[in-house]
Amino acid sequence: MTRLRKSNPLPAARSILSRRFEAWRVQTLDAEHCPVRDVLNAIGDKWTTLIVMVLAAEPQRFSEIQRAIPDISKRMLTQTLRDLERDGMLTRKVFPTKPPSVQYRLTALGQSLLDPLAHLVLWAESTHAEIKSARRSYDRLAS
Amino acid sequence: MTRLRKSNPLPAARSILSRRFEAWRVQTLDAEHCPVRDVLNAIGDKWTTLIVMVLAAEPQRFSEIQRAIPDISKRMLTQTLRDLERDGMLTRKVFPTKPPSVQYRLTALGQSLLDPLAHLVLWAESTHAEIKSARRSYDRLAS
DNA sequence: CCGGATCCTAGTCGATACTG
DNA sequence: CAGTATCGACTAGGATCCGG
Repeated sequence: MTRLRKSNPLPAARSILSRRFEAWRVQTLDAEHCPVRDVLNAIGDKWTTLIVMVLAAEPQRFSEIQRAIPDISKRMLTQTLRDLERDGMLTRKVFPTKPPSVQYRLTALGQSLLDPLAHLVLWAESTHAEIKSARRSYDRLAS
Repeated sequence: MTRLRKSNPLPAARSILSRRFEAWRVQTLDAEHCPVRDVLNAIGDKWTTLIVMVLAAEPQRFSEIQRAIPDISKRMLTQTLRDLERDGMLTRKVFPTKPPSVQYRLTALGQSLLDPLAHLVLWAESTHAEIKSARRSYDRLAS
C-alpha cells in the first residue's frame, strides 16, 4: 500500500506568524465561539468593510455614505450600519433637525479595525493583477 | 432650514493609514475592477480563510484539511479549494497512488496572504470579548 | 432626510448518494 | 481517498412602497 510520507514543510521562512497559526489551529476552531469565524462572519459580507473605510477619516451622514458607495441600497446600508452599531464599531447620533440628520462615527473599537483592514487593502492592491492573471490562465485551460 | 455643519474630524491620530483610506476612497470604488471588493469577495466567504490558515504551516492532503475543519462538507471543501487554485493561491498535486492522494500547498502568493490575515486574526482575538459584550448590551436594550 | 416594512430573486451552503 | 452530482433549505441582498 503506497502511502505518502509526512509532507515536507515549506522551504522558506516559517515566520512567527506561521507558528502562531499552528498554535491557533489546535485551539477551538470547532465551536461557534471561535473569534476568527465570528469576526470573519461580521466583516466578510459585501458592505461592512467598505462602510468602515468610508468612515475612517471622519464621521459621515447616512446620505454621505450612500454617495460614497454608489451601488449600495438604502436597505443594505441601514442594515449593515445597524449590525456595526450592535457590534460596538460605530455610534449613531440623531440630530433632531428638520428634516432629520443622522451621523455615524467609528468608536475606538471601530477605529482599531482600520489597522488590520489597511494591511488587507494594501495586499489586495498589490496582488490584484497577479490574481486576475492566475484566473485567466486557469480559465483558459478549462475552456 | 437647519443643516448640519461639516462634521468635525476625529479627535486623535489621523494616521498615515487613515489618509491612505481617504485617497483610496476617491478612487475607483464604483466599478467591478476595484481590488478591495474583488479580494473581499474572494476571502470573505465562510471557509476560504480557514483553509488558508490550515495550510499555513505545511502542505496538507484533502482529508487532513477536512479533519482540521470538522464541520466543512466535502462539497464546500472541494469547491473552495478549486477557487483558491483558480486564484493562484495554492497548487494541487495528485499522487497516482492507490487509493489516490492529493496534496494542497500554498503558493508564494497564497503565503503572502498570511501576513495581512494574521493581523486580522490577532485583532479578532483581542477584540472578541469586547464585541460580544457590545452585542449583549445592544440586544438587552432592544428586548 | 433617514429610514422601516414587504416582497421576491439569486446565490450559498449542507445532506445525501454515487464513482474511479 | 478524493472527489461529483443532485436536491432542497436558507439567506443575503435588491426593488419598491410607505411614513415621520
